[in-house]
Amino acid sequence: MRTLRRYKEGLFNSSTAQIYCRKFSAIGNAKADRPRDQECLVWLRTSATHISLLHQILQSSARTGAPMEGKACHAQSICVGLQSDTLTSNMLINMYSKCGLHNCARKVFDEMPERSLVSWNTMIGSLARNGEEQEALSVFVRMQREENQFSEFTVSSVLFACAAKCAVSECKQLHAFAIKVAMVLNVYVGTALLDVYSKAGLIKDASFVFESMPERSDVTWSSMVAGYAQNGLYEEALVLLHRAQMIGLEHNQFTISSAICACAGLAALIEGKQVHAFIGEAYTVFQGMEDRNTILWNAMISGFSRHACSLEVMILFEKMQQAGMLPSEVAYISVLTACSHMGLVESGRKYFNLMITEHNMSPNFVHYACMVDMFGRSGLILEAHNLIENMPFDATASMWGSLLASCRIHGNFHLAEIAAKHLSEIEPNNAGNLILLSNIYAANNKWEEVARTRKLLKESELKKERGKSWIEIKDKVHSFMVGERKHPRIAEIYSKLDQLVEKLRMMGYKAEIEHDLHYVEESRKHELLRHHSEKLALTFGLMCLPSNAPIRIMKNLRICGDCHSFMKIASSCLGREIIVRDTKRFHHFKNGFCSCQEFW
DNA sequence: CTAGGGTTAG
Repeated sequence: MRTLRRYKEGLFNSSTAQIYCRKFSAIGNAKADRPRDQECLVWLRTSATHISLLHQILQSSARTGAPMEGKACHAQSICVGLQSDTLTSNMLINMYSKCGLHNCARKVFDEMPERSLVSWNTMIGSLARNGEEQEALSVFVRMQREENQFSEFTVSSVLFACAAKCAVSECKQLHAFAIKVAMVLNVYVGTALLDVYSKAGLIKDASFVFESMPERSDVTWSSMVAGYAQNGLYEEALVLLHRAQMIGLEHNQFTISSAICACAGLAALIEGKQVHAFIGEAYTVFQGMEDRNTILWNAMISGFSRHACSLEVMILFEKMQQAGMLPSEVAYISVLTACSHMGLVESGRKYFNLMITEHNMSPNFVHYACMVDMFGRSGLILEAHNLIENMPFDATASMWGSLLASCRIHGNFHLAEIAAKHLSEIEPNNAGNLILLSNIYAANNKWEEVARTRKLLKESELKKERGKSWIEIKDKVHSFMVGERKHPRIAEIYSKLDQLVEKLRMMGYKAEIEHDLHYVEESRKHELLRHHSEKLALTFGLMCLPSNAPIRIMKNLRICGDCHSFMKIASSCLGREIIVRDTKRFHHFKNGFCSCQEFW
């Protein structure tokens, strides 16, 4: 503090002030509740008339994300008559934005008498990075309306906002514009552009942008790797990663976590033997990383979690803490899921409580969903229901759906009715819920209710999305609808399928018609189930692929319980590996078992 | 003074 006094007494020139400034920003990093720091702030409010010092403090405040000094600078800048100074205002906007106070930034922006290109850019970037994407786009529109020129900075920020909103049409317009004025050549613009495309699922466009970029930074490479991984193109992700290594690019946290994600995803697609090899490979890379941050740990933990390697999840979760990391919300999702998979109710309870008491977190709805699922699967249906009723959020459709599923397994019709009612309220457009509800009434002989629900269903004219599966054979995709008629070899497929069903029936397969939710006779239900698209795709795969090749099927809906049992028995009876990717996960059937362990 | 990338269930 002696330094401070001497500065106040005017004993320092501006270069000494700079040294002091660095000290000050170090203080800013620490908690500002000690008397010394308070003294600094008081001094700042009253004495900082040195403009360059003011600016430097603003910069350090922006860097450290600590608004305390920045706010004092704001007050001071007004005192010394800097409120109409564009440079100072720009720095204020930047500082507030970096501290997450975008409303304060906006206020400064709105009150500026003259706005420069940097002011607009900073404001748009601030809104985009603080979750106000729509507002960022509006400001951009206003910027154009007021006939301001914009720059690469503007475009990359606007694209960033587009990425969060998956705003493809805006992105395409900007892309066209960027090509016209040669802005695509800018690394930032190009990277932001490919990121929007890959987040919107247009991975081909993303890779086109990537390949045509004249210059790529490490961010460009890892964006592209991440893009492939997020779009399920795990192999491409790993190939690109290899390419990045070849040109001598160093791995960083971003590429590694995408790599782990890609390994975990790819492993699910490949035969059992290689599953562990891939996850093992990812784990080796992970262990080789010098400083592992939270996201990296999470990526590794959830990589194991996705493979139902629950034990590894729990071990890694503990190791993470031993390494001095605080488990994040995401890590807790993985560990709770692991408990649910293994039926470890007590451990689940323990972790859930630990999260609240030890780590001061408030569980979000996903954590609650894990708990509901865990209780339900273990037959603690009342406890599951209790949790749903007493949690601090509205229950989601998936929670009621999970409760309903456990009610059906454990035969609790009363709660099933409650769950189904809630489900059809939350998702009034989902015909499946109404059909479920009516089936429950039917099972309880509540015929009046059945009639009422049926009427409701007819009135709403809701339609379920039709089931569709597809299988790739020799570079050609063959797709099958439920009860497919158009495929050129359909007659042969049906007759082969009949033979297969007969064979499996001898091995103990029994059609589970409760999984068919149509209003039809039982015999018709058998027929509908038999013609589910994944069964058709499987039959066609058996006809076309070599006898030892695994069969990979993709499906647009969730696999039904009957097909799931069917695939399990088929895998042991035919000695084939069958992999079904439905909307949520991979089911890897082998020797009569499924990798999901009845969890989906 | 201003811009781009990674993890999460059902």
